[in-house]
Amino acid sequence: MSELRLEDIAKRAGVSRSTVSRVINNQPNVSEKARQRVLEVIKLTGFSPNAAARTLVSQRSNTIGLVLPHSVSTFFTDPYYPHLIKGITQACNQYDFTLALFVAGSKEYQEKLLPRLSSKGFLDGVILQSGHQADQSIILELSKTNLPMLVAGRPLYDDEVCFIDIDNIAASEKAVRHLINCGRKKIVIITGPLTSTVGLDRLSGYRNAMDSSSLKYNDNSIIESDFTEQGGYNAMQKLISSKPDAVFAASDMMAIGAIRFIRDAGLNVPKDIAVVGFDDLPIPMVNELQLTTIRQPVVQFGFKAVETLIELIENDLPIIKRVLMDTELIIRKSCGFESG
Amino acid sequence: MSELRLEDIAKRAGVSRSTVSRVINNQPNVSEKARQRVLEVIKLTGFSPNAAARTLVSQRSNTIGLVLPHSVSTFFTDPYYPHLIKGITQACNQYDFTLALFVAGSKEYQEKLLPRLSSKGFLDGVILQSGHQADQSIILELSKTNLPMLVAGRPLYDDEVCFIDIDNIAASEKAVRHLINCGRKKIVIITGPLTSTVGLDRLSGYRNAMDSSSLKYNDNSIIESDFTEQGGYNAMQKLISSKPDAVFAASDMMAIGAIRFIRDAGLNVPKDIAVVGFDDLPIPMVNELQLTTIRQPVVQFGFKAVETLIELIENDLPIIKRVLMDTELIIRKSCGFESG
DNA sequence: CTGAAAGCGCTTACAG
DNA sequence: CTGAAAGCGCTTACAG
Repeated sequence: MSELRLEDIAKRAGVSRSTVSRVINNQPNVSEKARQRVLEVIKLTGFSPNAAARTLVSQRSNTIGLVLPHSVSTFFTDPYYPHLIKGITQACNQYDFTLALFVAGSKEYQEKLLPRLSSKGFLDGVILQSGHQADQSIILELSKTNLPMLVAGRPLYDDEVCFIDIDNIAASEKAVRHLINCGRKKIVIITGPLTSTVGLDRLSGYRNAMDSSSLKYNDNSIIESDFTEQGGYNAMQKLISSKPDAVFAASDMMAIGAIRFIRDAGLNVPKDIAVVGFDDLPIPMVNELQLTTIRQPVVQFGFKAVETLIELIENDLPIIKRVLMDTELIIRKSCGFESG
Repeated sequence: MSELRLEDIAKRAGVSRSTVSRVINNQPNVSEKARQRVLEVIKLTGFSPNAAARTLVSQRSNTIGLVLPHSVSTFFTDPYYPHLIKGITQACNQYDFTLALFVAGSKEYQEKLLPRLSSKGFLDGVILQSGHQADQSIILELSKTNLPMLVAGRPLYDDEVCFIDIDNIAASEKAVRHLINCGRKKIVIITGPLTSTVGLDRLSGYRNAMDSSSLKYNDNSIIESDFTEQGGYNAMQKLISSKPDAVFAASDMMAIGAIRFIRDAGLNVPKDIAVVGFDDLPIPMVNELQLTTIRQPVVQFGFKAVETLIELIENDLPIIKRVLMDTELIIRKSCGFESG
């Protein structure tokens, strides 16, 4: 049934292979009569052209890869990734691309992936989720293959690579400024891992906001953690001795943990300590706690990533693209300040 | 750099294209000397063969598709899917396949997907996540293309299709039997949507267990819900009037909701009402609540799905495959009965 | 507007 | 064990 080739369609429509090909590819220079006849036969037979043959001759597969390197250990628990994939697949649908997904569960698997990723005639380009220093080597290896590549999440060394990220620095500044506007003075921060740019950039934003308001902070105001709830709890435990009146947690999960500790310590949010988180993914607890937070446009981020990658693919000469996306401060009640 | 072809390698190694091809494909009938020379040149040049050309001639792409039809609306919130994907990608890595992911966010997108899915020379086979009656049409359409297809989740009409599922009936029986063994007599159930086989099969298991112990139940013992926390809460509210001493919720999220209502009603779990859930995915609340539940082997399920699909692909004549996987009862404290 | 022919980069009988 | 040649199913100059 589907073992038809272009040639068979041509015969049945009484035209040449070339004409059928032109019709399929929506090219001009086909008479309306011929076009109709071909279209009819195609509908009748359910013909669809062989993808491999098209790829071979056109040098385009219309397939892009999403690579989650082994540094992404939270793929299975973090709702971030499904939302990212949602945006990516939406864009793929819209632009008629297919998504190939590569999840490197371990360093060994990651090694095995490389040849597949870089073999010609398979992917038109690749989105590499990154931001962690451990990804430096795979970024380098992929760069060498000349495969168009967009890194999602600013890489640690971003000299020659194209990347897309949210503006983490501006976002964190916004979060901390909000605490300052609420009248808080002793503001501390729970950061993500400082081996990643997400961790580093959100800390930079905190510093910027504090500095520009001439507020004091020191080493005891900054605790590095790991984006988990328990990590937030533990970090808050360390921070409490400096008697803060506000805490900025670089993720909602850590904010939730921090709040849990604050309550365990017999203190009140927001009265004693105001809290701002980061992410605003649909974690049930976030809503319950009425957490003020920074909303990441995750779905739009995925969508934009695909659009940017397509630009890279369609530009013949390599170009350097950097995209930073804006975030939004979502004011709830954890700073004692409701949205008006 | 990577614009090399087989022919270039052949020239540099002083052999023919055929020999290089044999070396790359690990075929016999190559002298050790020739093999070494070719391998050396390949390593030196970083050559990797063009995937499209290989696919065209071998009629195998080593790519499989995972299709999440639009009936899967919980992709972005349910941790089930990342775990499923974990298992699938692990198997893909092991068997040297690539995963193409198709998420049909809407019915319209799903329509657009079909030609891509069924176009020759692209996918060797497809795993279709299903179990919902709305998927009947896409199952049918894909069946017609002769593309090897495995449905993950028993489809409503399973006559001619290959599928893999967990043994939902046996699992639910096991869950309800446990409640019976704990001495409970008035056992009620919160089911999933009865438009899906997951919903139906887990209800069947409940009935089997109740019947074989000659326990009574009626229409008021069975409330259909939607797998969400709030749905579980609402369902429990309706069930409470029949004064149950135990409830089997067909998902952990619903069990969590049910427990919330039970507590709001001033009752105690497990003293007044014992609770068993279903899934045992790493939802933080499950642990906190010490919920007794059925553990689905989600990762292994994904892995096995790929292995089964590969069998289908490699069998020349179509075969009907049905795989049912076992589950495990995880005894915690929500039935007042700790594991020994 | 149309078709014959070359070619994309491989694999695989086939003959030696 | 080895290589020349055909062919996988398309697209795309090219000539008309």
